Amino acid sequence: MAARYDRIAAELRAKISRGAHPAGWRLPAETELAAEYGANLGTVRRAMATLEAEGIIERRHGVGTFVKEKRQRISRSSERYQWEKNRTPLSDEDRRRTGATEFDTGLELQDLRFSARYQTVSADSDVAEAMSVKEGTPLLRRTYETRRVGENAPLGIATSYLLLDLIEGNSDLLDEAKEPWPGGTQHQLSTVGVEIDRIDDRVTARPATISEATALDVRPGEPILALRKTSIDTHGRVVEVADIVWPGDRIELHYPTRLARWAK
Amino acid sequence: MAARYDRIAAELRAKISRGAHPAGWRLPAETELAAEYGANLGTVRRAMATLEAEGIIERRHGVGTFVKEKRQRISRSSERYQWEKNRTPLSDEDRRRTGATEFDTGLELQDLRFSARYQTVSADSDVAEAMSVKEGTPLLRRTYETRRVGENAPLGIATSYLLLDLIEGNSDLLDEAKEPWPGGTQHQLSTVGVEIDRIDDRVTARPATISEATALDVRPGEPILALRKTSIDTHGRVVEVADIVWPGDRIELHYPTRLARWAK
DNA sequence: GAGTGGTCTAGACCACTGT
DNA sequence: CAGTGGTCTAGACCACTCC
Repeated sequence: MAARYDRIAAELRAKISRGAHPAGWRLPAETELAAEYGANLGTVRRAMATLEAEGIIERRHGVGTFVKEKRQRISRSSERYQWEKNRTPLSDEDRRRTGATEFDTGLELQDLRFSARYQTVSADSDVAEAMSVKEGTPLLRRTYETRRVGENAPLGIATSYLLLDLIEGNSDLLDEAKEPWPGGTQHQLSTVGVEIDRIDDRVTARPATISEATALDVRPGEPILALRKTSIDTHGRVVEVADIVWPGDRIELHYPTRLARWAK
Repeated sequence: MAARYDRIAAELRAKISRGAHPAGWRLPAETELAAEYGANLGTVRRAMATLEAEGIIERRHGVGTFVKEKRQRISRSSERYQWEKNRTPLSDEDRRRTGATEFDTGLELQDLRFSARYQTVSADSDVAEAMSVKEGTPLLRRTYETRRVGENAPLGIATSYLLLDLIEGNSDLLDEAKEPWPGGTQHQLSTVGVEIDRIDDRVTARPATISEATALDVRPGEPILALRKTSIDTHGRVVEVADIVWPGDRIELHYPTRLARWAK
């Protein structure tokens, strides 16, 4: 026997998915729904909480409850890596014209704002293992936030780690005021003679932690798409590890794979 | 001012992440926690619901509440695509020995059980668009569930669509009793002369729908990792579209990218 | 100020699990 | 059967938004 709040949720879910209520439509007040279903307010509120967790409705304090508009997903393609590499030999001016995020479909450079923060830290066990260095090794930690113009919450947050002793040959690389750096990390590393050979992406989904929920302006527990990006140079060294997180409903990661042809 | 349930949740979260309580440790009963914090039972329960959504604790009806053990993630690499292609010319016996999921790290063939269900359907608008065919085009829909031996809930569920008029040259391809097919879909398609040239993966994260929650044995709203896989043959035709879903905490998708070397 | 969703309490009873 | 989490009610009051 399904719980009462499940039946209320199911009924509303069915109405919405059947298209009876378009996106943006305002639902009756919770007290009205309670009267309508002959249920207690708390029971109705629990049903609403379920639908909200499913991403079907949006509750706005003091305003009302609405059928949620589908947010447009940004697409991010792994082809950006080769594209970025191809641009490292270009002039500063050429590199300045477009960024990697603009390369991915959907957005233009002027629609986006970046912010960067640099800190020197020592490697914790997780990053140390990913970079094959000893725990405590000095690193440069760089935190990037990407925002759409007019939006308060960032689209995504990237945390990148570089080996400090690899990059100290170029003091510009330690200066966050030089961001956004035309040509991105691959160009930054090329200034100290590093050529990236391979980039390893590992993608997971998990509930937002409290701090992610705060930073990305989503509810705790809401699905997060997390990418651990590991860059390996032509000498087989791990030269960058980056963790990137997005609210699950804002991103699509695109990975094309070309296969070798059959021998004739 | 943080809500009371937020403070209770924060306190417990801190204790757990500080390592004061190991994985598997049983928390005090909710009534005890209520007394301890001087709060109402409902308030404590709300705090627990938050921690449960974050994946930190697990509540078992009639038993108690426990610090959640981290589930081991299965890794699935895009290298499986080329690996599978390389095996299409091999003998039936050779192909039978290992499957693509065994290729990915972590599991052995004997630890896994597959089940398949075939149905002929007509293309809905979403799949029709993905395959560049008209809505209503006849398709073979194949649903696969992968289970670890001894586990009830599937690891993941795959729904694959093939163009019926492409495969009807080989009636074995319409027979679900032939599953698991040694060599997988790429070999199946090779029997009707199709060579895959390119596979496009699109990865998203989203809350589990009600039906996914039931099928995968997770809570509604829990993070799901979803993959839309599109296979394109050497003539540029979309020959397979597959949707694969996993509980977010069970899978890691691995995508290596090799970059072209700089010209000397 | 009216109306909305958000928090919290107090208490009853149900449903599941292990002994 | 004891002890746990799950459901539901009734009602008070708060916090936010908009007019």
